[in-house]
Amino acid sequence: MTEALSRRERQIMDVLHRLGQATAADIEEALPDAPSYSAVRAHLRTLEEKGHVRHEVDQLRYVYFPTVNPERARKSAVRHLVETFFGGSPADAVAALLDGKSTKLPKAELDRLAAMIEEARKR
Amino acid sequence: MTEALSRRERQIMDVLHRLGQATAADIEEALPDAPSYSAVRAHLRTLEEKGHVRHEVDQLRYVYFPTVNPERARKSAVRHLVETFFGGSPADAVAALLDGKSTKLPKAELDRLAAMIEEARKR
DNA sequence: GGTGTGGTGCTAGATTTCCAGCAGGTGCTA
DNA sequence: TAGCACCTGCTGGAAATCTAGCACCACACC
Repeated sequence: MTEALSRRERQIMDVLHRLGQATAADIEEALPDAPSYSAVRAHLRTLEEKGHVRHEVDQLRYVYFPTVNPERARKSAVRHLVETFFGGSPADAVAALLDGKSTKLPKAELDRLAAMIEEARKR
Repeated sequence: MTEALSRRERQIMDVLHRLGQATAADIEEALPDAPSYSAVRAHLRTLEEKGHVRHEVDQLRYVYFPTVNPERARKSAVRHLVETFFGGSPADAVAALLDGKSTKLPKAELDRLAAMIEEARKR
């Protein structure tokens, strides 16, 4: 499970995680500084070779998916973030999340979070 | 402010963010699949050229720092994570953070988080 | 049939990344 | 002074990334 993704490959995987699934065209469109369409396809092919991606055929087109399940991918990404930016402290990360001034969480979400904290206390 | 970092450059920046500051030797040691010392130095030089890194001289050695302040870097990283793995929902991200079975948060931390949530309600 | 649209596979080659090693400088110690 | 340890600057070139474009196929429409 190598972290050996190139810049472009990393970007493509991000798009894929964000969208859940995507065609080569979708990805090209979503990419920050769009390269050529065939460049994207080439990358997808190598990503598939490396095992990071799989495809299904949907009316003559390929639709691509990340191979790792989303849950797992999220966990891993979160762990990496906490480790490199918050000194391994999940609480600090949560703090940053809540702090963002732009993030006006609706009341319902706050309730949900409070409940989760209560839940965490019990363990 | 390009996201155009190569794989190695990204890795080096991660180490730098994690440690706050580091010498070339520190970085070499911390790198997943360590290349040579001079390779690391070469990368640091290009990173400095690109403006992602600066150095100070400390008793004949260079000590490197990220140029963006930590606060800002954290914010940006968190935003990216939430965007690509949690559909833009900070609450979901917090949920994942609290959920990690390995993360046994001490009571004090939980209190702190609860307080932050209360704080968020008031806005 | 002919033509246009929109897919896939593939490949050669430019470009970038990545690296090891050399030259040279500084400080320390014998 | 000589030798050692450790640092920086720089370079050539291997290795990998990244790309455009060609050939080909399937379908829809005129």
